[in-house]
Amino acid sequence: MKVRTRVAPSPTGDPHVGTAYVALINYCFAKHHGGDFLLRIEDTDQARSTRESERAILDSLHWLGLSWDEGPDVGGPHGPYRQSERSAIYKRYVQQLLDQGDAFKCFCTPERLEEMRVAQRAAGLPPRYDGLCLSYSPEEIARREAAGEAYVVRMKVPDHGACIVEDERRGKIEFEWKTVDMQVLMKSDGLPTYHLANVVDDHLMEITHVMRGEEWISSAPKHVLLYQYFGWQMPKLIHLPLLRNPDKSKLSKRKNPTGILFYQAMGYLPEALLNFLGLLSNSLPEGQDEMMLLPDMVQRFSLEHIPLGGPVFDVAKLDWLNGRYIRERLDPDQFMQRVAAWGFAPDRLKRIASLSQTRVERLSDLGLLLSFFFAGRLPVAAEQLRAGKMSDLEVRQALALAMWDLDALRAWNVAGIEMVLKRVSELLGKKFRDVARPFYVAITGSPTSVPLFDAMDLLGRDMVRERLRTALDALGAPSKKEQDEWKKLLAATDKEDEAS
RNA sequence: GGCGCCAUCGUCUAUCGGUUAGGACAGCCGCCUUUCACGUGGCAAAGACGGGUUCGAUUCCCGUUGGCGCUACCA
Repeated sequence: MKVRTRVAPSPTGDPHVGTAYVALINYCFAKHHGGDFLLRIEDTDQARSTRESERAILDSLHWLGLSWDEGPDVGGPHGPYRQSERSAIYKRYVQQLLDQGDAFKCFCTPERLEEMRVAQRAAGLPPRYDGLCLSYSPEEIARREAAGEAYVVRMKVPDHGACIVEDERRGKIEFEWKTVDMQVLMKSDGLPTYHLANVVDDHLMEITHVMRGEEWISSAPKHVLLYQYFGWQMPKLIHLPLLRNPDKSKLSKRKNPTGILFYQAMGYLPEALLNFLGLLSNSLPEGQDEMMLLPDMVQRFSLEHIPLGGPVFDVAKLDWLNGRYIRERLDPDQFMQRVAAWGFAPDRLKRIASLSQTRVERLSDLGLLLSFFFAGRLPVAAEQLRAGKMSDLEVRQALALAMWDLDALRAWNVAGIEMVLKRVSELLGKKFRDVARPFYVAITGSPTSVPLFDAMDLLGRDMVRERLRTALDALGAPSKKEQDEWKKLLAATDKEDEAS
């Protein structure tokens, strides 16, 4: 049987290096065995999924040099490859489960479920649906449905016995059924949850090996059970370790840059980044050169060499590798072209130039004025950040508030950025002009520069987050207590927004 | 709290019962060099702990500890 793997990102934010890591492993495994690698978009979360995010994810993976045999952009015989376009399919299978008696409608309110879980936790029990709606008669269910009560569909899960999950890398993993929750398969909006969609799609798309992050191990029993209910052959499961921050916690943008776009903006070469991820995804035999292109990685790939412990994303090693690519794999012409493509693409240059035109008297003023567009993290002078009309506390608050709000921003553009910063100044009860100053310093390195919102837009969300973080750290990162207090400020106005 | 995964230098890792526990990044010290960088030579650095199994455990088993994940009508 032909090996078929997939990567199934959820388009709910900026492209993440973890997605690239999982994609690379799936790609290498499939290609090593002469198989197919597909890309599927898991956009069943209507509230958070966006087309912009999807576009950015595909672009980023392509930028890294990854390609797929089937996917939303290239099509294929098992489409559509976007789950939001497969609703009819899931409905059919949910109905099958309902008809077979393997799933049931649940009318419980979120409040009741919440109470139930609180009680279970207090009693030291595993959180698990208590089966109230399972006791309803068909008439009762029909009555509620007719009355227009919202419901979800849950899968039935046995009360006794255990489930053995077979992981190709870790061996057998045992779960007692009583610790497995009766997962929601279909939400009240009629869309499936990950659990159902993923099983149905993997089967229909003839996926042979599911290689996904280890955060899925605990829900694997549900998937095993669904395959049983449907009578389908289970694909092989391989759970991949999660990339870590230097402090060993799961890699998160709160602590570290996680965006592929950040590494792009920092001037890492795609082949170096991919090579680096390859080093973390498959340990190579002793003495082998660690510099390798995608075809080498495919050729050398083996399941047994996928690490189990979560590797720290060690930027220092990435730096070394990237340096090697720059000086060993590029001749002067190629280097020049890379530099041009990185920071001097015509439309980027055009925008940058237009921002500066009224602010220079000689062209030679440009270098210092615009250098921050061609830099990574800026060395921030704490005195500069403090020099305005705001107190230290206010500056720190402003930076922290902006970071949080900027992360929550749907689309990264001038209007959104302006909205966030204006809101921060209102929250603090300060003139925008005074609030703006530390941002100029943090983002452009100087209190006077080209228009801030455009600069931030051009720099990108990841780079902005890093510079704000650098600035905030220079003044003292907020304590846990301060964070909680400051977040209340945001929450309070969020409620007002909803009310109005 | 419950359930699960993981555990070799600071970091990424090799070792598939017997090794002076190897390599790479970072660090430190030299060499090269008009500075720096590159390159190059070297140094330092690890089997979490406690029990077993075995002639012999880093390696196999159990426990402890620690890290991590999941615990949603998110994925």
